[in-house]
Amino acid sequence: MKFNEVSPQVSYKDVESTVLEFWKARDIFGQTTSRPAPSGEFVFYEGPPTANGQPAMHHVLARAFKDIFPRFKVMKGFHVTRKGGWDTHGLPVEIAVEKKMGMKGRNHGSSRAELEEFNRLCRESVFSNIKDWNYFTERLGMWVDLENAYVTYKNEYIESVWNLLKRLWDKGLVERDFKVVPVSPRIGSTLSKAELGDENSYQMVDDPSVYVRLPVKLETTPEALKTSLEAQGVDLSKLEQPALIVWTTTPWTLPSNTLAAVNPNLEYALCSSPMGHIIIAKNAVERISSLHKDAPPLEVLATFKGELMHFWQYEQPFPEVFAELELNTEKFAPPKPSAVGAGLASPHPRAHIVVLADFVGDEDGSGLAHQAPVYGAEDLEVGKSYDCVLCFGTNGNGIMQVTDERGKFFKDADKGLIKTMKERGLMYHAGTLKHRYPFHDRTGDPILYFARPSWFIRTNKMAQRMSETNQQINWVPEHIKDGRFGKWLEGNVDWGISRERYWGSPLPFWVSEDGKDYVCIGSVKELEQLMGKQLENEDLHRPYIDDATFERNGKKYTRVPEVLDVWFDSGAMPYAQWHLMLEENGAAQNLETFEKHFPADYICEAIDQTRGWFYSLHAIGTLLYDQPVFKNVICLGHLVDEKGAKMSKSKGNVVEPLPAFDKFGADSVRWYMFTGSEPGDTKRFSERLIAEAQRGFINTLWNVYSFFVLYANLDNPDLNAAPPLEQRPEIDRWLISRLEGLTQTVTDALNRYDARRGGKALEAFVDELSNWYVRRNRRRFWSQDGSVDVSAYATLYEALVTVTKLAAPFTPFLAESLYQNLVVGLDSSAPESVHLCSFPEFNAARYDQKLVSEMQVVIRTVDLGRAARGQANLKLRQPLSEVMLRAREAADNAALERFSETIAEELNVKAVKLLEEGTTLISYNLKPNLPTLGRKYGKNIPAIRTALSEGDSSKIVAHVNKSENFTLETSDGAFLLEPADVLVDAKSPEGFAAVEQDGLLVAFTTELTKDLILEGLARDLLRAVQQGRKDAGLEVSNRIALRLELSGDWLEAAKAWEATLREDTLCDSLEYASPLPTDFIVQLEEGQFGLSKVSP
RNA sequence: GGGCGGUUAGCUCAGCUGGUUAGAGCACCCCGCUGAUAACGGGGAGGUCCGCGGUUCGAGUCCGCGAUCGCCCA
Repeated sequence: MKFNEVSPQVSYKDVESTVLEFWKARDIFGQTTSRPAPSGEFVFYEGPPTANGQPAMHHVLARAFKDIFPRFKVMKGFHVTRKGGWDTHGLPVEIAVEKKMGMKGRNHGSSRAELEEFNRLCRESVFSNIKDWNYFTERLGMWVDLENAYVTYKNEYIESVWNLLKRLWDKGLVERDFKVVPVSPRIGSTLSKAELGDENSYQMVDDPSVYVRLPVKLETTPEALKTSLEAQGVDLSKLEQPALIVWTTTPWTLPSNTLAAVNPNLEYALCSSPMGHIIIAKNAVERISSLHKDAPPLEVLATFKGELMHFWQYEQPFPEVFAELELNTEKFAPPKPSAVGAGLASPHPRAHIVVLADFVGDEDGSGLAHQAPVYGAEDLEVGKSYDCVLCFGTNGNGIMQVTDERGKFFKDADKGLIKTMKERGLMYHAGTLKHRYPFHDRTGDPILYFARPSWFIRTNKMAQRMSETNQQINWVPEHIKDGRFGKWLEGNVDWGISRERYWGSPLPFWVSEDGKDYVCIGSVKELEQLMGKQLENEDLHRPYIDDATFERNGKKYTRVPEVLDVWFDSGAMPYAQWHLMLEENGAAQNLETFEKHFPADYICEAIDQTRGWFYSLHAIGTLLYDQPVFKNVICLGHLVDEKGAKMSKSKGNVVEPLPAFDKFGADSVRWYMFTGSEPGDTKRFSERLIAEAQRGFINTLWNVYSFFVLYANLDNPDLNAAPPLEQRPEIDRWLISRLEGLTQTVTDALNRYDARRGGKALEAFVDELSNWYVRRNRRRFWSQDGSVDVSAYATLYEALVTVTKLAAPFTPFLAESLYQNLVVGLDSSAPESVHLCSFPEFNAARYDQKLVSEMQVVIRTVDLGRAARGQANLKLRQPLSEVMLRAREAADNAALERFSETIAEELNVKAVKLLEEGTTLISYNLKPNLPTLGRKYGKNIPAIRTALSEGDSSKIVAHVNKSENFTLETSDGAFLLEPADVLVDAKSPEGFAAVEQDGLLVAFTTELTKDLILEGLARDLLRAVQQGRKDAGLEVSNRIALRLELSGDWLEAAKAWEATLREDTLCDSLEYASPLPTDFIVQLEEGQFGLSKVSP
């Protein structure tokens, strides 16, 4: 049986395309899912990418990691459903369409026809690059079922999403509430972050900077504050009515003022000022004093913590507003359970009180923050937590609805309002301030932050539980669990799920015509029952779904206009990918399939998904199922360029995936992704690094493989006839032991989702396989006179096949290619693909750990020996008479003794001698063993160190060798030491070429005899002839004729070593003559030779 | 402004619970080895382990402050 020939020069691109064809032709992927799976189901979820962009290098990273663990699990006997998925809704799609069609800035909802057209374009554009994605995914070697991928815009998917929302609704977790969003006032529409995000939208402007007096109601002064003031000698009742000073740059929001916020932990001060008694932050006293330059500085009467002012009431600056808007502050309401104020004082007025907020600072302004909850996100949070009255001083287009400024644009109202306040004596100081403010680039209008009705999922109710279920998740890297993700959960706010957009899952909420009643629809069937007829259009998207109306209790219901946050779409995939439908009456669709695939064992995305997909999965799962949705998650770092800058097309620093696959092979790119750095780290990436990754593992493995095939085809060994392992040479048993250790390491690493450790172990093994085992045993693969060393072939064969299987999840193409040639070609009953094989199992009976560690010492000794020769300029081809060795540990010395023959060959010496104690050559360096000694004698380490290095070493060594405790005299006194407290290292003897490292000493005798010199020359000659063969382009099996024209020592050396020369160079005839006429002539330092081919 | 992570040789990265002289690969120079190798081995040069302070007999490692880069949130 011969193997297919393997060239050491290989095109990985060709190898991979052959493998791809094979996989396709034999449906190997399909076979991995259709065959029995004794280990059960391993659940993987595909986090859906959007297919409207081009696949890029960071997708390679994610997809490589998504692929490796399912492949591993399949080989471990699991069944893995790898359902693909596509994220198809949302703003990125809308923006891409706007850009492409030149529709930027149009109101796509202005008419039914316009919306219909826009959403049609969105739907079309979603898969504009699907072919590129499919091709890219295939080339990368990621196995995923794209034909049956879930698609978030499909009706079944949307229906499942409705069903989930209904279940949340039924649990009372869906509510309509206000949310502050940026609005472009003239067109009155919400702006997305993307529309607001760029720096150009901010401009430097002069805005008012006003300090407003809010006189407090003395009769409502909190008791604790009173007490504190009295202790400082201040009787409030005898003072003129003091005022809180609040600062704002938006006077137009003052009519909507409902609260004044202070920081509970900051110090505040009661001061006398030119405008009566005022309360400001203590740290603001100087700043506020300087506002009135001519007046005397403020005088501090008393100071107190902000928290003492909690619930203090003050007078509304524009009392007429509440009347105009028919708002009532006299109604008292108990704070919500979640409110900051809960438990402190209840009930409390719903407006015009002092509230506590940690975000209030004293670095600028007065240290008290004016709160107009409908005009600021933070203000609204505070307002909500105190169940504060909402006061809309403007409408959604920024037109004032109250005060004398009624009808004015909000920014134009400032002046009049300031004037009014001055007249009312409420203006402490009015100035201006230069600062940045965002403007809408299309209309040029200032942005209005405005509270609009929105839909929320009350995740905050379940925040504690989400943190608990998070503890059950294995995060890679670990710090995400309690770091980025854990902190995010701690700061959880309710999830706003509605978007005033067009292309998205429509919210399944219908509102009655009087606006008082809302209905959540959980399925199409339910909707149709309410309508009493079928939906006219199959498409559940806008605008068609907006046609669906029904009557109930005499009222007409229409759908709310908003669409759903796309993160809910993606977080719904565990359920919606199977079109899971649960109904109140217990009816269910696709429940079994869902349950088989819930929760996920493994998911993987980049770190930006902590707030995205990871969160949406986790939130929905915890709310509905009270458990984590994924058990293991790899959170990948981002790819940046070599300088650490983001990759972007405009910078031209993008490395495209497909050209890289062509140049290096997808396996090389994968290998880099797995082993180049920790998965969670940011990766500085370049083509150069792929090349490096390729050289380190893939090329080396390929070369060993091609070496094996080359000689196996020449020798045709019968691998089945190999002697049992225990009868093979020690080095073979070493390699197999090493292989067992590798199997254990790789398996363990992959079980822990640590691709890098597994890959590095493979890399180290292949390096030793090539540069130790094969190099040491090369001669065993050159059959001499028909005898074939089957042990060597069988051992190397097993190593290659096992490595192939271990590497299969990492480099699926390379592994398949080797497997087909090495295994399937030999054994037709073998599984037809490496990916259908079982992952190698660790076999303890074949693992000789002692042998492995002994060989490690030998390899280290050889490395050190070469270093010693290098330093002494003694080239390796020159034989030396003797090397002397000495290790720190007895076991190591035994290993050196046992493998002395190997060491002699490697270091080209005639003899290896272990330095025994008592020889004149040996003396010692003594060092403290810090890990043991430091714990015992900490402070005295320096004295002990000195005593050891300066004392009588032979005495101490004698104690150590006898394993007895002894007393060491030092300048700090005497200490009792144990043998393990001292490190005994041999010193390099004088006059030898020696190197010592970590207690291992290697020393060469450097004297040369005539015989040694001749042997060195003979090896030079031999080497020159071999190089000549290669340069002449001969095959390794070609036989040659040699003509040597030499003199002096060279001639003598050639004659002395003629037999070896003939044998090793496959030389049939050797003459001492002038080289011509021969095929190929080589010049030496002294003399020359010629060689010619005599047989094929 | 807040949170999380990073910063170690020219480049990409290791350095476990503090411990002996801080490592690897690539790149450069020199030398060596080679019947598979696009390889391989050794040496040289290259390090204020981001900075400052602290804890300790001892800090790349632990603590504090700061710088800087990335990501996320506001």
